Amino acid sequence: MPELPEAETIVRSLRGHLEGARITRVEFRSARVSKSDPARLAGTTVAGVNRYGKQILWELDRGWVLVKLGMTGALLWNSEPGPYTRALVELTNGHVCFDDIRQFGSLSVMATPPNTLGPDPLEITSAAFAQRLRQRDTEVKKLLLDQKFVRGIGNIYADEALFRAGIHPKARTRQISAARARGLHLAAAELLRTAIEHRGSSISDYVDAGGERGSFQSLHLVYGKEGESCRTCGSAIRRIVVGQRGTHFCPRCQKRT
DNA sequence: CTTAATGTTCCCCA
DNA sequence: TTGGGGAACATTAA
Repeated sequence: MPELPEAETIVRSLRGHLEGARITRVEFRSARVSKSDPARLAGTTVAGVNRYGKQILWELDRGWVLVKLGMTGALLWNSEPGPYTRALVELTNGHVCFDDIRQFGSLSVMATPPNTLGPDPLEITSAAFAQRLRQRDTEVKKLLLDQKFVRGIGNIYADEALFRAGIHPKARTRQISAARARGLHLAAAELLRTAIEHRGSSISDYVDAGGERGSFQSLHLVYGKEGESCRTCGSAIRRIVVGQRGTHFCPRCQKRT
């Protein structure tokens, strides 16, 4: 559920509640949600809540908590714990439920913040993005999904960015001109910024920390639109599989070279 | 019953 | 080291 715009929306809706609050008790209700000891968190104060790609990082006065939302993870402020609540964090002023149906998400306590992922697409320049892209040789969609290449783009926004840039998802990165690679970055950055303004995409169950859905799904042009007419040329949107992920594109508007 | 789902990781092969 | 391909993880919905 969470890509960059959704993670950013969760951060913005959670930060005001957490910053300055002290954690009083943490409970892990599923063995697979965390390998850390919940007792280590009691007594720490939250200094900051930030996004790292599509992940969410809590800065504590002593250490860090990295929340990976997986496919169905949600951080909910003061919601009623339910059957899918995998972790419960109680603070002086309220509590956070980490709900996650499929349990691909996790919560880890770290001594230092992570730094293993690639640059944030909203921070890197188009020229640097194009240079990085052109020194690789693979299908462009696979590269966009590689968090070590850029952090934060997932299946929805990869398809939408490639459509907006007019690039075929299976285009070889080596064969994309520098100008088109820069255009891909510009399209992706504008897409992500607009999606943030719309508080993300809620296609199945994504909600922010207040339980609110996003609205950007109404502006999707190809994702989940197989068989529908392309808004630009009228051709039928096609669905193929790239890197084991469902991939949606317009066969006429999106070029391989 | 089968397939697919906003993700990541591990394994094997070239 | 890079890239390709596949399986696995857990759960729900169509």
